[in-house]
Amino acid sequence: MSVIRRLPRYYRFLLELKNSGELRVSSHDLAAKMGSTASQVRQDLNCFGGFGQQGYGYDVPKLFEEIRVILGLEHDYKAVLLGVGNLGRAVINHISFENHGFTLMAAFDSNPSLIGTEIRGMTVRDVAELEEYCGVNRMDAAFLCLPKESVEQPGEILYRSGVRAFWNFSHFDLAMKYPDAIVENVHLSDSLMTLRYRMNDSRSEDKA
Amino acid sequence: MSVIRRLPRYYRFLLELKNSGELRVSSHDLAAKMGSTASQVRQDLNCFGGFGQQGYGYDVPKLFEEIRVILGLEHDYKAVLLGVGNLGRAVINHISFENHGFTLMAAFDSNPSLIGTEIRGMTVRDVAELEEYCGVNRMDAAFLCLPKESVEQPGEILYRSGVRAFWNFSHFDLAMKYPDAIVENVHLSDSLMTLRYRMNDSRSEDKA
DNA sequence: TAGATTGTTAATCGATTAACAATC
DNA sequence: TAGATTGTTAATCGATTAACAATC
Repeated sequence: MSVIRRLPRYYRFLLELKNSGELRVSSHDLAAKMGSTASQVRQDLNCFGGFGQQGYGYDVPKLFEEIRVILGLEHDYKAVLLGVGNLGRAVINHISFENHGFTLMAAFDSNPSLIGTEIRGMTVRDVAELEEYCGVNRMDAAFLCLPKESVEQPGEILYRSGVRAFWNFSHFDLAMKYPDAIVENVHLSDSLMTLRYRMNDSRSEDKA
Repeated sequence: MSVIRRLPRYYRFLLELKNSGELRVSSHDLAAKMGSTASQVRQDLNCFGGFGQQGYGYDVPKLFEEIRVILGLEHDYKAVLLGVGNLGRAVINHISFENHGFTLMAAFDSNPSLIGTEIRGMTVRDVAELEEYCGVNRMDAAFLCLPKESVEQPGEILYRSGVRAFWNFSHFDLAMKYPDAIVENVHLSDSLMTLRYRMNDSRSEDKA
């Protein structure tokens, strides 16, 4: 697992420490929270620079700020969300986009009973307007909360309008279709199946 | 990345191939779908046994069945879901539990306006009944679609009732609290932040 | 100074890729 | 048999851990 998968967790823990007023933290303490080793923490942080101080540890607010910069959170990207079903609504309501470097500009759906409804201060738009919207408002990223079958066409529109970053909850293989795009997949059912597989060992005990 | 993270994807692609009537597939073909290499596919499949045939490839229905068994999908585990907000509803409505080795027995929430409502044939129960329910019906797994603050108490109840497998959507650190439990975390915001980080390189072009 | 803890190098471990003999 | 493709070993690569000198 590469460093960048761990950065968001460092960021979260540092934010917690900062909010609870901690001023310093050692690689050992951070490792305990992360469930990793002090050695790895130091190795990870040194990928980006020497943020610590020998004999002291790391300055919490400083390290927090450094990671903020590494993650690029001081600059916001504009994003649209497609699919305002339960999953889309969960994303809209529970994710703090401001704290993750995005501004959610608009949400789209094709369901007439959803179009025009309000959600977190946004009016749900008709996906038929997507092309026009993305032509006028240059978007940086798209969050795809659609079923597999419904991704291809709006994906094409988004790509043609210049969007090159996708947060994809479907099993549609965007990365294959658009090799130059940045695709972050969230495959919930794969995750569930991994859980299921990991339960197999313990099962033998039940049966024995 | 370990083999077991890739197994669910092999399974999915094999199911597709099977449904489209394909009878054979080569490591090369599978690799193309997976976005990996023929070498890795053969290495992966050989972890579990020699399922292929030299000069021919892999028999699709046979390999599918083998992976089904490896994943343990012929045996169902009983699960409860906690938190019937948007995220919980998305999970209930969009995940095919039968196809992932689980039977979803009950859903719980603490919100009075949700308790008693119907969802996919289930009546949402009061989380206050959780302890009694898990005492009577031995559960194998729990799907936690709750915010961080709301996980600790029901988590304790579930653990005491014998549940040792958790699909956890919150940032509450179950793995740390229950070292003997199997915890599969889905951290949506970490995933989004990884996307954000990966967009940084391309940003420099915009600015240049 | 003495103690603590980083930065960094070297050693280890595991996963991926390459190569090719085995064999259908 | 000839062609294809696996199974499997060896080589490479990258990530993790261990160790310790540097230094606050």
